Amino acid sequence: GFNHALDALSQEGLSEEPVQQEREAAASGGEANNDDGRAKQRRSTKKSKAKKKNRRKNKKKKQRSSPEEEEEEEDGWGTGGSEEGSERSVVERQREHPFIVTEPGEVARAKKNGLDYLFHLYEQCRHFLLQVQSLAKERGDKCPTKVTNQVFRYAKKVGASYINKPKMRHYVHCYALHCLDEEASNALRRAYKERGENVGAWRQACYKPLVAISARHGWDIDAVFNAHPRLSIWYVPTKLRQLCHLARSNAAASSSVLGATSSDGLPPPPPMF
Amino acid sequence: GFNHALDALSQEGLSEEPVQQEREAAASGGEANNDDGRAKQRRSTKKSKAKKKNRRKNKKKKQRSSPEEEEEEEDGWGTGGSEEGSERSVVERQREHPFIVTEPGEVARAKKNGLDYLFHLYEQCRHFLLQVQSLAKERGDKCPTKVTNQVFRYAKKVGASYINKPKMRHYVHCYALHCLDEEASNALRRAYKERGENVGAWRQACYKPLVAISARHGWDIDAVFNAHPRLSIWYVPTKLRQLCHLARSNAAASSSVLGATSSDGLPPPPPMF
DNA sequence: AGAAGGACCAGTGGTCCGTA
DNA sequence: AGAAGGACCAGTGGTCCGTA
Repeated sequence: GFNHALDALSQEGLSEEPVQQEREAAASGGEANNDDGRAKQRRSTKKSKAKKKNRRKNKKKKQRSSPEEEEEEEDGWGTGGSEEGSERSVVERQREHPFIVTEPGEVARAKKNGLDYLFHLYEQCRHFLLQVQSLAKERGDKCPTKVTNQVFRYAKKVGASYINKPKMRHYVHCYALHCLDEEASNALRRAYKERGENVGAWRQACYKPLVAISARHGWDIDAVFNAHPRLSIWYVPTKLRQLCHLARSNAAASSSVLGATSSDGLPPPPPMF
Repeated sequence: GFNHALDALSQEGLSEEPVQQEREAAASGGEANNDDGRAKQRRSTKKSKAKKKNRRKNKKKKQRSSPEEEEEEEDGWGTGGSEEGSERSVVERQREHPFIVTEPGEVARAKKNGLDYLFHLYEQCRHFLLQVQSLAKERGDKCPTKVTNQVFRYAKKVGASYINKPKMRHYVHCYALHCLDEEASNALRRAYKERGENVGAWRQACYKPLVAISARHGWDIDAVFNAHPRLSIWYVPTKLRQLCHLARSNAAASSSVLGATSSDGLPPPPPMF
C-alpha cells in the first residue's frame, strides 16, 4: 500500500511567493549554470541579448490566440496585503512547498512535501492523460500516448495548478526508479534521508541504478520505459538517455580492450561515476 | 512484383518552373479555398494581414540558426537564360512532373509521373527513416518512430530533393490503400484511368474504401495504420481521421434508430457519400 | 483549370534563469 | 545556499496559398 495520507497532503502543499509590483528588477546577470552540466548549446546562441522580463500584474495573464475560448477566471490567488517590507506593494503568489527526502510512508513536516507526494503527482498526471485520451477518442481527435503539453493544460484547467511541466520533467527519472525497482528506490530514500542529503543530491543519485537497469536490457532505456505500463507515458529524460549511452560506450570500450573491436567509431570516454 | 522500371523513373521526374527575379507580384488576393473544405479555423485568425512574400533570389536561401553547420552548396539549379518572355530575367527552377492516374505497372508518358512512382517515394521515405533511426541509436539520440521533419531534411541532404513534406502528406491515404488492400487500390486506379479522371479525383476516391476498412476494425484508423509495418511510420491524415469519425457517428445514429441509445452526445450528422 | 512545394504558423518539447 | 515554475525558444506537424 502506498497511497496513505496523500489526499490530505495534495491539497495543502502550497507556499507563498511574494511578488513585487510596479518595479523593475536590476538584473545582476549571473552566468548560466546548467543543472546537469550538459547540452547547453541552445542558449549560447543568444547569450548577450538583454532579456527584459515582463512585469507581472495580478490581473489575468492568458495569451490565447483564439478569442472565443474565454472561460471564467478562478480567483487570482487573492491579495495578501503588504506584510513583508515597508513601502513595497506586494501580492502573495502561491507556490508548492519544496520537497524533502522522506522515507516511504513518512509524512513531511510543515512547509515541506515528501516523496510519496511527489510520486502521487505522477499518478495524477497519468489520470489526467487517461481523461484527455478518452476525450480525444470521443471527439475523433489525435490521441496522445504520452504526457504532453495538452495534459498539463488539462491539469491546470481542472484545478490541479500544483502540477506543472518543469517540475514533472525534473523528477521523471526518480519516478522511473520508483516504478522499476521499488526496493532499490526505497533503500535509496532511506540512505539519503539518513545522511541528511537534500533533494537535489537524492535526485542525482537516482540516475545510477537506472543506468544499471538499462544495461541489463541492452542499454535500451526507451525499451525499459515502454515496457512498464505506468512509465511508458513519460518521455525519457535527456540526461538519463545520455548517461545510458555513455555507459554503453564505456562498456564497449572496456570489452574491446579484452580483444574485440568496437563496431562503431566511439572514442573511449572518461569514467562515469 | 512491383518495383519494375522505377529506378529509371526516380531520377528523371523533373519539370522546370521559371522563377521571376527582381519583381514584385501584384497580389490579387483570392479567397482561401481549402482543399478538403474543413478545419480552416487557423488561418482565419490572421485573415486580414498583408502577407508580403519574400522575393526569391537564385543565391543560397537557407536560414539555419546555427552558423557552424554550413555544408557545401550543390549547384543552385543553374541559370537557364531568358527563354520565356521578352524582357524578363528568369531562372529555371526544377519541380517534379505532375502525377497522372496510371494502372499498376504502367509507365507514365513524357512530363508526367505515374502512381507506381508515387508509391515508390513512400518506400524511399521509409528507407530514409531507417537510416535516421540507426543514426540516432548510434549517437544515443531520441529515435523517431514516424516520418518526421528530420527525415525530410535527411532526404534533402542525401540528394532526394524530389521528396518534400507537403507532397508526401498529401497522398498518404492513397499509399495507405495501396498497402492495406492492393487489389482494391489497383481496381480503383484502373477505373479512374478508364474514366479519364485526374489525380485529384482519384485521390479523393481513395478515402471511401479506407473508411470501410476502418469500420471493420472498430472505426479505429490509428490501429489500422499501426498494425501495418510499412504504414505505421506515417501519421494518419487529419481528413481521413475526420471521415472515419463521421462515419462512425453515422453508423451509431443509424443503429440507435433501431432501438439502442447512443452513448456519447453526438448529433445525427448528414450522410457522408 | 489542376497541381507541386516554399514557407508560414500555432502549438510542442525541453529547460533556462529570474525569482524568492 | 537549494528549489519551484513562468516563460522562452528552436525546431514540429500541418497545410495554405502564391506560383506556374
